[in-house]
Amino acid sequence: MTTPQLTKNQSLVFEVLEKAEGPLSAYTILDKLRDHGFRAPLQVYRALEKLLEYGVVHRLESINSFVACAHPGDNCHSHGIVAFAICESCGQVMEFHDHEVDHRLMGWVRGQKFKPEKTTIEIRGLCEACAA
Amino acid sequence: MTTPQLTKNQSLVFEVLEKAEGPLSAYTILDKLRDHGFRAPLQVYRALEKLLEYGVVHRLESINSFVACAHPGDNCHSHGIVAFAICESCGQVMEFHDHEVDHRLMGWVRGQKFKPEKTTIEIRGLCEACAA
DNA sequence: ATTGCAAATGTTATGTTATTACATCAATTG
DNA sequence: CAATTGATGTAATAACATAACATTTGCAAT
Ligand SMILES: [Zn+2]
Ligand SMILES: [Zn+2]
Ligand SMILES: [Zn+2]
Ligand SMILES: [Zn+2]
Repeated sequence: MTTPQLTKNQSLVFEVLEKAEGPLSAYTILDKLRDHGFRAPLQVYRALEKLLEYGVVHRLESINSFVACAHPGDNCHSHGIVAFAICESCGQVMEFHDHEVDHRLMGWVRGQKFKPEKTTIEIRGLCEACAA
Repeated sequence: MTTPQLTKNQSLVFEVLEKAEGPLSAYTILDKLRDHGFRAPLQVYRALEKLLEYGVVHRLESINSFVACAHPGDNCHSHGIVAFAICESCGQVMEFHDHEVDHRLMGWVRGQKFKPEKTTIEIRGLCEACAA
């Protein structure tokens, strides 16, 4: 998917996520944008909806948070499942993908005649710095 | 982990999940147990916490719901990461394991010196019946 | 049996995440 | 201009989860 020009609200939300060191909840984003006129959750959720659609932001289901894509410019997401390693101590997120994992998972579901739409892989744990 | 004797509330919550055809939210469980004296969300969440710990129930992060383990008697924790295929139409859940997927994911995070604690793999889509 | 403790439970309130409903505004187009 | 479409603003509410505190229950040590 090619990313169209972002609207004002979309740009504001995206910039907050880009500058952040880790994933943010929608309400945290809202708080950071109050100075820019944001008043209600929906302003954030609507922007996020589009940013997710464009593939420039990911939602981390296991922690109800959002993060800017770590591979800007790539369109690798259209070819495979994205996986995340999330540090539960410092919040750092590593994003990666593995075609063999994709292949195994998609092979299994195809064998069940299941039609996959969206796959979540999230590994919570401790990053190198925090585990030390 | 060996499952100890369930308490009254734990048994009630587990029975509701076992009888259900698909995953249930905590509040749906609460509603189903009002006749048995349940009055507050915490009664459900506390029971779920233990059932998750014992491995007899799984939490589906992407849909904020809970489901009884599909492999009773097995110890899900001993055979690696559990993956789920969740039908977004009828709610049916298929639970499976794939050692190759485990191996690839754990190999990757080990290479990053990341210490994994809990991994979520959830594939949303349409089951065979609903895709037809 | 009584005391003391840990686990489970009950209850109220609150915190957090996400959506519905409806109004308004701005850009495009025929 | 009128109609359409997409974006935005605002208020209210729904859905999910936990905090804080009191009480009860089961059980072991004395
Ligand atoms: Zn990405
Ligand atoms: Zn860390
Ligand atoms: Zn299981
Ligand atoms: Zn189905």
